[in-house]
Amino acid sequence: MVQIADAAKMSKANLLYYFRSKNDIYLWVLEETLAEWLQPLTELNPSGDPVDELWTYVRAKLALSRSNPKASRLFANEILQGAPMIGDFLRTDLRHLVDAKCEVIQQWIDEGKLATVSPLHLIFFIWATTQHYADFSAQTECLTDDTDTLFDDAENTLQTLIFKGLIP
Amino acid sequence: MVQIADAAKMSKANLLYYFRSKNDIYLWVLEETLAEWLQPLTELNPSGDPVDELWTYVRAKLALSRSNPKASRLFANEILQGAPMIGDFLRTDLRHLVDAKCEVIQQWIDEGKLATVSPLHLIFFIWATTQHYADFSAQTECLTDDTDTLFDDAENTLQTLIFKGLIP
DNA sequence: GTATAATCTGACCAAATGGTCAATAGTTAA
DNA sequence: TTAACTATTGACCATTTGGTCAGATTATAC
Repeated sequence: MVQIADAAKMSKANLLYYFRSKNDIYLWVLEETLAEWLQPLTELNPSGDPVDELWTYVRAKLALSRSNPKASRLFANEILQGAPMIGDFLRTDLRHLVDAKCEVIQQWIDEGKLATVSPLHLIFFIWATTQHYADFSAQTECLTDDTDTLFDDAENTLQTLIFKGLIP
Repeated sequence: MVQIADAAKMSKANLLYYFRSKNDIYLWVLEETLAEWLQPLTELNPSGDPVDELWTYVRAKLALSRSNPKASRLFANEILQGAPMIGDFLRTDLRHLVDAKCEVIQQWIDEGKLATVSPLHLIFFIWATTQHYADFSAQTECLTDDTDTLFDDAENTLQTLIFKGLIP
């Protein structure tokens, strides 16, 4: 709390005047982050081209991981601890959003525009791979020399894997 | 410390007789976990069939995430916090292992047995997707109804994505 | 049996931490 | 000017927590 107050250039007591508790601050930041984080998924357009739409989504998520890794890690930490604060949100709001987008993807599959996969796991797949570069940056930075091409290489590899697959 | 001591059916003071500090316990568990966690990667066989080898690896990692999610989360948490304890290990031992396995994969690519991708990012890709089901289980469980087919569905979707890609 | 070493514990301590509160300073409206 | 409300702070508090220590208990060696 002292560190937060210092960063906000006020006393700890004054910080507690604006926020009832430390947990309130955490919740406020978490919720502030969450909206931004899920924005790209809401923009998945059912009437667009499936491959374009999904690729745009992947790129948007990857860009977010690059520009705002701390937000990604905050969210990752909350989930890692068992989502004690946003369990309800996951079960209701996020669930509805994901269900809706799964239906969109399933329709694309039914129309023969995508290979037969589980839409839900496809989403998990995209989340996992894109957020990996933010959440595990401490690891990825230990295993690469040129960090400036890291995200470009990731993007290229992701494109090949998701759409074409490894078999040549 | 009291909770750990209780779980070990001894007093807190006695626990500190065997471990000098709380951090020592953490380090011991972390190192104990790490070896098991990296075992599958060491088994990637250069003279085997590339697709078989990679698929075996993916399945092994997925099985670990299923059987030992807590170990995965312990490791994930360490990395998420910036790898304060195992930074050196990542930069030396893990780096050597990953470099070696990247060379193996690169050779497979050069021989035309795999599509052209960045070997390093392919590994990141596999790590991210397989560990996702352990690290973010609080989230995945909120978004699925039948948790018993979860890992089978994940495996099938992973197989399609990694090897065949989304374009039908 | 006894001395020595290993194991175990309750009591205690210092530091850190989230939070309260009375009092002060600053702002706004009549 | 003054009354009332908002903003700010230092001092203080209760609790938690990792860790120490002297002494008790148990096992081992001779």
